[in-house]
Amino acid sequence: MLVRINTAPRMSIDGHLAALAGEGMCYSEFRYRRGLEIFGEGEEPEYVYQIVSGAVRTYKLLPDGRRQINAFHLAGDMFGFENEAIHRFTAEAIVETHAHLMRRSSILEAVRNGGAGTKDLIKFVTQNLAHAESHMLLLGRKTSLERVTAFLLEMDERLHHPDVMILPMSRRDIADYLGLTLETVSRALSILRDEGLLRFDGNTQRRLELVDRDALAKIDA
Amino acid sequence: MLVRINTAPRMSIDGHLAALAGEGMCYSEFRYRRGLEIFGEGEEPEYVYQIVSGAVRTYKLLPDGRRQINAFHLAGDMFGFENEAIHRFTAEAIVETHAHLMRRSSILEAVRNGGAGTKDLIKFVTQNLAHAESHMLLLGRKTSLERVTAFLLEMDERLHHPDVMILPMSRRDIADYLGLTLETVSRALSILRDEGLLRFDGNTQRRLELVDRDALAKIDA
DNA sequence: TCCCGAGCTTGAGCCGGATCAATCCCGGCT
DNA sequence: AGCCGGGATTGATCCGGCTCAAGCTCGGGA
Repeated sequence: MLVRINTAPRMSIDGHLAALAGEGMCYSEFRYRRGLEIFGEGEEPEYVYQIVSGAVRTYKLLPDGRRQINAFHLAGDMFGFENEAIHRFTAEAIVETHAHLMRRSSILEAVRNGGAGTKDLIKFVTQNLAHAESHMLLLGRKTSLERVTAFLLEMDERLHHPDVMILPMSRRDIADYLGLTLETVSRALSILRDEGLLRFDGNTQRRLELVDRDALAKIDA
Repeated sequence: MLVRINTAPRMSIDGHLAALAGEGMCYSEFRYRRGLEIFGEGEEPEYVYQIVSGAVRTYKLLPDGRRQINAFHLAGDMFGFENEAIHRFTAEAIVETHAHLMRRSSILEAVRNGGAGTKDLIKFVTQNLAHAESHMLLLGRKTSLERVTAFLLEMDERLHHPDVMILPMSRRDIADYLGLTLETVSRALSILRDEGLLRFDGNTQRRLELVDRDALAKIDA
């Protein structure tokens, strides 16, 4: 399952994990192959993760298989922190992913000792909450076109407005994030393309270029 | 706007606010009339609130008026904490509500000083996040009947399984919480009543009795 | 006591997104 | 170069929840 590519603990030099537990804390680096489960809903949390490269989806399932993806995590993002003794969702690598791992117990202890990283931890959880709240607005009240547009703008922002956006996730992943079906996502993208707001870039359908960000922002109510 | 009913600072004896900032912290008690806005989305956060009695809805609006209620807050619940310098949503009293207020700056300072309440603050934000995550699953993937059932079971639990549940919120509020219309909520309740899983209690439509909680739990996928 | 208005229920018809079903496209393999 | 398979697009039809509309219920006030 896990592919350990660096067993020797290393010092954290920058990034959130370092901020959380302070310098001098150590972590390991792991690699997860495309599609691999990183942890499962209900499992006992052992680590907190920061992505070095790759992409991760976190999701919940209903008993009959319906899936809701909470969030996508990209390079630099942290995920997997749990306050209670249980993972509230499953995490999977969307593509080959490298991540730094730090023991959850270290984080909790740092908080207990009034460590400097406490503020960062609160900030981290609060940002997740803010994201979840705006996603509830999307899921409860936006149309399919608004949802897909919002998704594109979110990814555009998180990828720092690249000329060509390379999406690591499939149409099905996008659909399960937006509370739609993959066909509806595909249709919405086609509409935006036909309206000239975006271009499918060349060969593959996961590379696309936002041509008119202002117009997209207007669609996203 | 605010109706101050107790200007003299009082000591906190129990509850979350006390835990947050430690004993010796003071707070005021305010009363909000039915329908009154407690704070608005985008405003600068000044207080953190704990409900003594009553009920509060927190929500976001789209420009055209579509509304998504994030959460209902009942007696004993805390709400309104912000890490950043802005309120992410609006809060309104659903019915006449009494609340304890504590200055946000006190909380932040307590965290800065490594106060004992820090752990409670993290727990508070994390619980909100957990609620938001399961609500995303509801909004993204559940049917109308499942949503209404989940709502009833949530309220039943939070009101400690009363014989007769008295809902403070309207059908429209429930609908805006569940991402439905008020008609659909009403129809779902009628179905559950016709199936014998709940009873409308006598005179008013906001009093209801859950007759078969197990059957309801089965419906909520 | 009666009336009024807000909230709720119920009905009829419609529509946006789901479902079912072909292709199509591209990457990877031989 | 040709083949194969998974992902994406597009089309046709369906249906769950929305919209529009009428009528009911209950609480409050004159």
